[in-house]
Amino acid sequence: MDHPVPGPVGQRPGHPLPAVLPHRRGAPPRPRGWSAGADPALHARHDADRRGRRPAVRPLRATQDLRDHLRTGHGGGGAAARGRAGLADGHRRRAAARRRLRRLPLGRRRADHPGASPGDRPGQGPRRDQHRQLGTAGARPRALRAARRAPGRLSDALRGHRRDHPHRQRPGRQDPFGSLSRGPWRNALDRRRRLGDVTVRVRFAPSPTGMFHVGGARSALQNWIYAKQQGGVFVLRIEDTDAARNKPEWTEGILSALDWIGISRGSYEGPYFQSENAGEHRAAAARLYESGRAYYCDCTREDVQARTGSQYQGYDGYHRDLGLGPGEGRALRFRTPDEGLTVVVDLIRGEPTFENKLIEDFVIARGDGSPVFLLANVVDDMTMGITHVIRAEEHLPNTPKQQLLWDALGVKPPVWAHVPVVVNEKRQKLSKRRDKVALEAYREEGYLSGAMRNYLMLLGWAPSGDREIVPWSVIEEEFRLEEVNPSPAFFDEKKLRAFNGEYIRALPVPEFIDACQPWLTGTGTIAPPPWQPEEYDADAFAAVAPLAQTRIAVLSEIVPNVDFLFLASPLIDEAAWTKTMKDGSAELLDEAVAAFEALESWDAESLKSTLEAVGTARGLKLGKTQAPVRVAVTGRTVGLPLFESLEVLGRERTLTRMRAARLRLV
RNA sequence: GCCCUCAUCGUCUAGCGGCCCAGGACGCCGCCCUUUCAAGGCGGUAGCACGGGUUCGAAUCCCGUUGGGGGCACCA
Repeated sequence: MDHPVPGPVGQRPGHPLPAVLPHRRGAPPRPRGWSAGADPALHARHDADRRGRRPAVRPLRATQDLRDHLRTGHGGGGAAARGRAGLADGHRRRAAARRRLRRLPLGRRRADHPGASPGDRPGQGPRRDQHRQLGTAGARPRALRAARRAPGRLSDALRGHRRDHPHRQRPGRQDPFGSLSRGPWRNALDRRRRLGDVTVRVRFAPSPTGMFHVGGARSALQNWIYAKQQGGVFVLRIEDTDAARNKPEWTEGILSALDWIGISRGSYEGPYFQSENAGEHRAAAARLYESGRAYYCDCTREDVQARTGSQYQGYDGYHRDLGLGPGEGRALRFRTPDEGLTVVVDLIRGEPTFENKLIEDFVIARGDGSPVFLLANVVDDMTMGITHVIRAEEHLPNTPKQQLLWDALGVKPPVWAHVPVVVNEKRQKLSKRRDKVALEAYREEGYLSGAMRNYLMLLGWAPSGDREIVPWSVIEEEFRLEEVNPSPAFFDEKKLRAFNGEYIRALPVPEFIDACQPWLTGTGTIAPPPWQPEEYDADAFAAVAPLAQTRIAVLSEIVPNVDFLFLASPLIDEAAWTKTMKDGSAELLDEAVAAFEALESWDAESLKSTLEAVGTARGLKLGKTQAPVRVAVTGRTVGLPLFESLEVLGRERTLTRMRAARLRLV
């Protein structure tokens, strides 16, 4: 039977991909649990569904549905609906993959697109016969564009491309991990290799900056799922080489943030620390120098700018052949190729291509000998046997440089996947200076981790069927890295809130009560509530919890909903007071107090009918009648259902508050 | 300025070249339910950036334009 997971995954790291991406050509890996084409009846039903434009899975509405859904992975539609959804999904996804494949350059697109027809104005793409004349049939458009910019260099560029294509080069050494694997991780890797257990290895490599970015959480989740799907390993590496950003508690913050979103300690390899591998970084730099791939340069930034005349012009290679030796204040620069193209094989973006001659001779070690990020990052990935680098798009421009380093160090580069950045409402990359990006901030506000991770994964991707709120197991099963939308996604807190509300409502009441505890008791880093700890009454809260559950979207909102129960006297909202306490309110309160005093049974139903009668006598509907009572007792115009609240509050406290309000109205 | 990259409702997305005068979700608006507010139910608003080309047929394929994003350190 043909295995549904084709392509490079599961192959030797270091040789993760042939020159093309076969896994893009065929069907993407299918979710477990069903096989395509197994049941013709399903196909037929599926087709009928599509014609009828009925959603394969009906949208979730009722909370019970959602509960079922979160628990079992499918809503009220039942197993058949799920089967259909899965199948429809398979069709769509394969189609999407095919289309994306067609979008890919390098002669793997449809061979017959003419691109232009006779009589078109100049400047349009060459036709096939023109391609032939140029000797570039099937050539990559990027190369063509480059050729247009530099006429006469097209064939050179293409030759260079072939020769320099990273996946055409033979590895310099047998050891797929390179000779640099001597760090603290050597033994584990050795064992893996001996056992033939060489799997996908991904890594998440945050630098400890004091707060954990929601975009980072997304990348971590994507890495994590990818590793899990491929039977691979997720490695955590703390990039702590910048002394200014290095405090032990910040590392702890990363670990607990990961834990919170479901990447629990012990379920991954690490954490490793970049600083532990400093020796390897230096060794790699030395090797690069000794092999002639890098050279020393003693010019300052000012020197570079003075020579090129622009802050954006890269270093011009002035010291390339000056033969400077190592020395204090001399930076080590990598000698980049003068010609050819560097092609980055990227699971999400195809094959971004860079002209080598435009890549400056970048610094790989500082004047004091310490290696810079570009090198350290590459050496760490090499040492740790990373096969797939899944990271944010902002690193894409670094990638050709890093790939050149992999090549120069004699190791096959990993497969890359550059996930789009997360942006704010102005479509700028989320920044900790102007945007709310700390995962911890959301956690403290009362976002549930389930809602957060569900939402995060929906940025740039969607599960099958017309549904968005799905159990994590469905995301783990259906998520496909290759399907992530390559354009930036807006982090919409409103939508996150809506998700969170759904998750809160789906909680069984006891769990909801538990989840609220930090805000009710002020534990941990959560701000303490306005009442004293001894004033809190767990039974009273439990009685109103179900009523509060449908009224809050984030857990911190529980506090203003129930504070009247625990405070000695309610916090009166003055705007609410003036709006509600109009003519007649005093009399109404008098009558209500009298009626409540006479009540035999202090329960919601009696309270309601009693007050209703008071209002009716004055020609008022219940909505109007209850308002002054509500403000008197809770201090607000809106809140939990009144009579249930009064029942839980108790006769004494209710009447005291009503009398106090009455006095104020005199 | 240079390099790379992206493009379906305001937002996140669905989308086999014909099932699409484009589906879902969030938001917004209206109605119903209702002791306030929610929740829930029903309905509505709103989009294929533009120009060419290929095709009997284009949201979908090709080229271009425009617009957006990212990056251009002896930071990570």
